[in-house]
Amino acid sequence: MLRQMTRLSRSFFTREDVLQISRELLGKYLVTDFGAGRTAGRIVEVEAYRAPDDKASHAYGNRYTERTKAMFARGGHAYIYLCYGIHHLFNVVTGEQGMAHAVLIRALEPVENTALMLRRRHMEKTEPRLTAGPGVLSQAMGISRQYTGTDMLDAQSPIWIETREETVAAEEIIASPRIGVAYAEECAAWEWRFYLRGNRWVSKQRVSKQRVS
DNA sequence: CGAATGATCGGCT
DNA sequence: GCCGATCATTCGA
Repeated sequence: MLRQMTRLSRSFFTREDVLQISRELLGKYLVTDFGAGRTAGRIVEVEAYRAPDDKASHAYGNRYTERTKAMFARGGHAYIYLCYGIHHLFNVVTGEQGMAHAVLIRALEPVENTALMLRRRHMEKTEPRLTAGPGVLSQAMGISRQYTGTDMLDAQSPIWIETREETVAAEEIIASPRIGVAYAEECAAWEWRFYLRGNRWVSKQRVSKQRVS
């Protein structure tokens, strides 16, 4: 059966509740087309970042810099930044203009043109490390920092998000603390990471970097 | 398997 | 100068 593919509307992204939007992004499709072919993946893991109160957010306290300014745009823009000098991390900006909420996309299930994704990752075989993790999924999708600030509701945008009429039941969604934010004091415990129960494309927890106290 | 490390750049939270 | 919303690789058990 053919499913309808529709870009999510502006009003999906400009809503106030970034936690609700984060949950609803599970089961939606991230799509890119830079002219050399479409690639698409089903979103299976996300994290919410809610400035100004969230100490784990780059825009904590409404910190406004060249890097973070994309987060202050209207919902539906992309915030992409360089992490550890190597990885490009992709976020969906949410809320009205001036509200620096964002959703980090942490893992995808590859669904369209895995051949091109494999080439971008210099891999041969389709396995979770192709797209399970925020850095690797950007590489697989061809997303880099140069596209930060892109309006994904613009018809010309090479990056956008689609719905394919899929419904994800609430019981299929697991909430847990976010990854790699131990420095964020009380915010580190907030269960703002959401992922699909039992999905093999969810990123693996890394142990070595965990801080104890 | 787990733990340790290097890569490499922007922001100073 | 230090550290981070990460990941691939290496080393040891």
